Amino acid sequence: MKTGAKVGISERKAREREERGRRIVVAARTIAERDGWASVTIRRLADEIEYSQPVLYSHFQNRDEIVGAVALEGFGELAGILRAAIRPSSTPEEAIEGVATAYLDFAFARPAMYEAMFILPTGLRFARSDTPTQLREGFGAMATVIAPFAQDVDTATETFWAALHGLAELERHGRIRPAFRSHRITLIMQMVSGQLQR
Amino acid sequence: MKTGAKVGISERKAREREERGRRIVVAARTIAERDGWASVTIRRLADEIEYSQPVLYSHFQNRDEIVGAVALEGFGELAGILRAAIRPSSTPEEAIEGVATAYLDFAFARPAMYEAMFILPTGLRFARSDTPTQLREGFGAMATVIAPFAQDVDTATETFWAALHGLAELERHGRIRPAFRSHRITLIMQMVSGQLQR
DNA sequence: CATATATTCTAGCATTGCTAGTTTGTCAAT
DNA sequence: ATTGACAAACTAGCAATGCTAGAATATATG
Repeated sequence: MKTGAKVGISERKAREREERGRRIVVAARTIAERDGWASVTIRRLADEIEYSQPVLYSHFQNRDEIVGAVALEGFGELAGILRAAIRPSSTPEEAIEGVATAYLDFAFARPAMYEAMFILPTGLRFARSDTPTQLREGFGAMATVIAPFAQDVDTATETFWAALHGLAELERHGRIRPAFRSHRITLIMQMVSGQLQR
Repeated sequence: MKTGAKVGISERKAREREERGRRIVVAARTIAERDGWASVTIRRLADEIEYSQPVLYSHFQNRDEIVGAVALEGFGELAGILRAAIRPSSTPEEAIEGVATAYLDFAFARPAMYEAMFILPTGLRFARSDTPTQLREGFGAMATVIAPFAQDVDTATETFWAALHGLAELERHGRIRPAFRSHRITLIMQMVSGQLQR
């Protein structure tokens, strides 16, 4: 019978299948970070995992879902980085600056990953009941450092996040001067903390 | 000879050619705003202007340049909208809020245009000697309302712009709550003007 | 009229995401 | 061992894309 004495076999198969899915995501990420997302084609991924193309579609509905899987990893890593940037010894102002700097460092150190997370179509669903925790944790880290300065923490965090995202995107596209990045961070920190000098 | 008595002919031809180029850009914009940029294909544009596909490549090097031409129009329009948002009777604080609101209204009313201006590859060159004026004027309008509150106007304007761009993008991607848009604008206005209540 | 020069078109290449339909492998029941 | 049913994977191909070489056509020049 199908689920008979040798249950271990189907479990092993499930593991191997899971492992193959992982290899697809790893390959997608690797290629994207080295050659850009345009080079992440189904054919190239199929070559990489040494299976034919249709196999990929038994793991993901379409290419966008593969990008989404990489993006999800990214959100998890970003959350960790932002949390780590909050030193217990730092003042509230320093905490803001630290998180802002860490956020932008992430964006510029991993442009392909950032692109998957915020630019490319991924099919990821935000602000839903089934939203993965990775998508919430980064927001939580930012909220932590914003809270001391805000009445409406959620709205203030959204605004802080938007400012960081805008800085990342405009600089990535060469619209603002890279040399003044730290000045802009300082400005945001002063504005949020209400210590703006003029 | 080539430039003989009938100079008018070649001038008429140049005009017609110019006109044909315009029609390409208009068609691209129209299709993009109705069906999205993915529907703006060379074949569809060729159909629209009733010429064969290779003709497009005598006007633009590639598809990206067509997107760029549309984006350039968009920068001109955005600049006008931002300037118009600065009412002479308004206080400096109101001016900031007005420009911010106008910016986001533009982004949400013309998503395809905004995408061409800020997301898609266009080949447009910023911060160069040959940078078209359209690309500078929008920045200028923002700088006008930021100047009363800033020491380093350029850096402060870059930061303000980044905040607006981030708000537009995160909301467009469903990452932040649309219902709180005006709250976030108020927050930015208060932060920039140093009137943050906490 | 003949010839050179632009202009425009036809036809096609290479690449993409995706899928239908077939082949191959697996495993329980005979 | 053989068979038959089911699952897994592959081959082959479709339709669409950006772009281009080379042929055909129109236009201007001698």
